[in-house]
Amino acid sequence: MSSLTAPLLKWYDTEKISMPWRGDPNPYHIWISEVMLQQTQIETVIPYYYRWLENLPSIETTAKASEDFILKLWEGLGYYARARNFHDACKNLVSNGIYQVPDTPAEFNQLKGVGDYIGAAVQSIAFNHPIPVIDSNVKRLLSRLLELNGVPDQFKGKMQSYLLSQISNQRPGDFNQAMMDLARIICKPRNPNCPLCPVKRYCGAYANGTVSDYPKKKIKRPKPHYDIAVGVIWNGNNLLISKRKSAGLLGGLWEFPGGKVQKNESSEDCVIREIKEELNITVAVGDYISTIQHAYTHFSITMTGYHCRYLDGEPEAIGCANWKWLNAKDLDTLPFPKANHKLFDKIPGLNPFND
DNA sequence: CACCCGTGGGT
DNA sequence: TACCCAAGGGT
Repeated sequence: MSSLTAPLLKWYDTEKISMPWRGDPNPYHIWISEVMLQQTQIETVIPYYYRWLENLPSIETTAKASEDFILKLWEGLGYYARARNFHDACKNLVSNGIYQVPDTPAEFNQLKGVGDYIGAAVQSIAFNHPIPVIDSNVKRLLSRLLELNGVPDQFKGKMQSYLLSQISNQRPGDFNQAMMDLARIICKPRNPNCPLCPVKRYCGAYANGTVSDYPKKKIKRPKPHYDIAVGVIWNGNNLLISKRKSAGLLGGLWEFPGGKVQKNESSEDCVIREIKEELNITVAVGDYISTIQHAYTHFSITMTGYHCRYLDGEPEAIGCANWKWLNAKDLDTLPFPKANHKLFDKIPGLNPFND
């Protein structure tokens, strides 16, 4: 059986895209780049990648950093469990006296946040182990090449055995990156550029003129919408913010307290109720600030913010992991969700109640 | 194993 | 506009 490996690598050698982590032999650099690149476009990652390495250049520095510092560097990238898991993995290594990225899949793959993809990517690119990656790019390319008549996830074994038969033992990291580059640049989701494809003579869908039929798509459920109300709680020039529990949505980030508006409830009443439930304090609702729209992966929200005056009670972390009084001019020192950032420029640095 | 988990860019 | 998609992993 003829192999696509040689034409693929030849194409890669002339057409590959420059990236900050490409050609960098430091396994830690490869690792953090792959974590950031999960479900995230290359151009988005690049500034985060540079800033991360300036602040946390090693496993040891990451292990010693605070969660707030880790999440502040990640703020805006999304999928924050990636950062918490990477932090956990580095702490795990250092606690065992390990200061280098493990160079065997058996050791590396058991770390938090290291799944099939990152395991294969880091071990092949950084340590030359011939382990094929299967990411969404490769799934799309192989769906077309092998004419996989079903959602790609049900053909994991078939894709794996095909890639094992093709992967270069001399250049496994380049092979993996070439597959991903080719899929991203030529074998695109829409309007694939088949005439320029170096492996089109191996492609079943190209031969049959059915490239646009692949990959087969999953049925997606509609996203619900929620109304949210939050309070910007003033006490002098300090604001009361709460830290979200580490499990679940936006885990570990700070936010303005609030929650879902219930049926037949006003936004103002919602703010008072939610703040009482979450922190066991009493506030008075003042001026309306702004209303913003935001879309998450599985739902969307309309969020309305109100200035609130702190009235009574010592805050307790009931519905949150922590709370803090923070000077209003220091909001940019802690990690907040994007939806909160959309309110930031509407919030004055000084108490609007003139207290 | 289906579902959860962010955000920005493209069409 | 309202989708789709992006170097996935945990549960």
